[in-house]
Amino acid sequence: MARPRRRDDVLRTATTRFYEHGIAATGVDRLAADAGVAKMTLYNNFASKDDLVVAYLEHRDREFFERLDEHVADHHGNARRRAMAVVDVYEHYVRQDGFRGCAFINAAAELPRDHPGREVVRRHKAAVRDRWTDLIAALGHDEPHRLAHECCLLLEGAFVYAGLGVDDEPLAGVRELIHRRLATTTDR
Amino acid sequence: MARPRRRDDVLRTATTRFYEHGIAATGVDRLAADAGVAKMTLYNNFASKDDLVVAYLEHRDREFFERLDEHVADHHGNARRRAMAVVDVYEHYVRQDGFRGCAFINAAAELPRDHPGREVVRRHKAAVRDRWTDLIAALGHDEPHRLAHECCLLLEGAFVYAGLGVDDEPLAGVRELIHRRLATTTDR
DNA sequence: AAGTAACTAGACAGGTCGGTCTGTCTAGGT
DNA sequence: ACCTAGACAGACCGACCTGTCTAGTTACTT
Repeated sequence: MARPRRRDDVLRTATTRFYEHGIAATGVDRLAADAGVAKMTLYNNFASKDDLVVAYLEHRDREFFERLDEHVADHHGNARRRAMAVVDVYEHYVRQDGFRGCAFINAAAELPRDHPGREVVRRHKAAVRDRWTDLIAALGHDEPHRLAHECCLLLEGAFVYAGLGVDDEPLAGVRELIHRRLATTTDR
Repeated sequence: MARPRRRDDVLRTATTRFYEHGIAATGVDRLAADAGVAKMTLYNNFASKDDLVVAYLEHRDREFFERLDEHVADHHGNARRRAMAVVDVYEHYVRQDGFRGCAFINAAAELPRDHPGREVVRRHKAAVRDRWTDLIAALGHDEPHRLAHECCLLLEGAFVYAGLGVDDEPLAGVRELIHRRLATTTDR
């Protein structure tokens, strides 16, 4: 039996529209229409718009880490190159047409403080940092947590600047910066 | 003659409400009511809500740099300490009750790509980096642009993480990181 | 071929949105 | 004492919002 096709249609459409136009600016009527689905089908698959927002963020989170896993697998044997895979993935998103900054940060900016989606965002960013830590630990650094934190900040900062369009070649500088940082075994 | 008082009331109220609840989530009716002002007074002072949004962002930009100037002035004579004033100001915002991340990034996340407010945000972040560059150049570094860029990324990344509430003591790490970075005269 | 579960379009309710308009009131300047 | 600019409250507009409901249709399973 096929996966629930309509649900995927809705989720896929939400993924692009929520990102491109923002969550609040995307009404469920238009969303359903764009997905080629009746509004009731949307509400049969998701309890509410808020519920759909959470599903959207979880979907993006899954997609991100799948992509990261692929990039990491592409370079097995080369630990430093594997660590740089995180930068690769961020760069992939920056290069997308209609790039508008980090989907998670943008969502968090729109959601009220008690919205369950914010927790998804929080967990995602924490997971990214954990992944950095693992990859850096594999490099044999003495303080992987600390270095991972630093890489996170650099990359996240560059992602934000890229989203605002402050720079022309946004991630080039940070790639070099992180690459050099990973080479230094002493971290002071 | 007094400054246009009502206009300031509106702008001040917008500054808190737009930040705390988001721009889209703040209706003009409620905004006017909170400011203790008739809706028509709001529209007599601002052409549209979009216009008010731009004024809001410019107001925050002004406020930010005024605060920065004060902090810089507090440490005249000590160039490194002056540079760290940027971190001081960011920390001031992080410590505020109801801190919800960078007002400019949050606004940009909500605004459509062609909204004039986005340009204000872009200019603000570019101005912050320029200020970093000046402060670092005063330290006698050989490549102030490059180091300023790095400090920007670190601080901006930390600001984002702080806004999401990933860490408990969000800016402590980055302060030490930047402080140490500014000590190194060679920047490789 | 029959049954059933999922889908469809569209109306509907109750609210909020940005923005306009009217008519009244009040404070200051002359 | 009069005039005027600006602020007032509140009705009003059309558009859009989330979410519900109904009634008819499609498509798969047995």
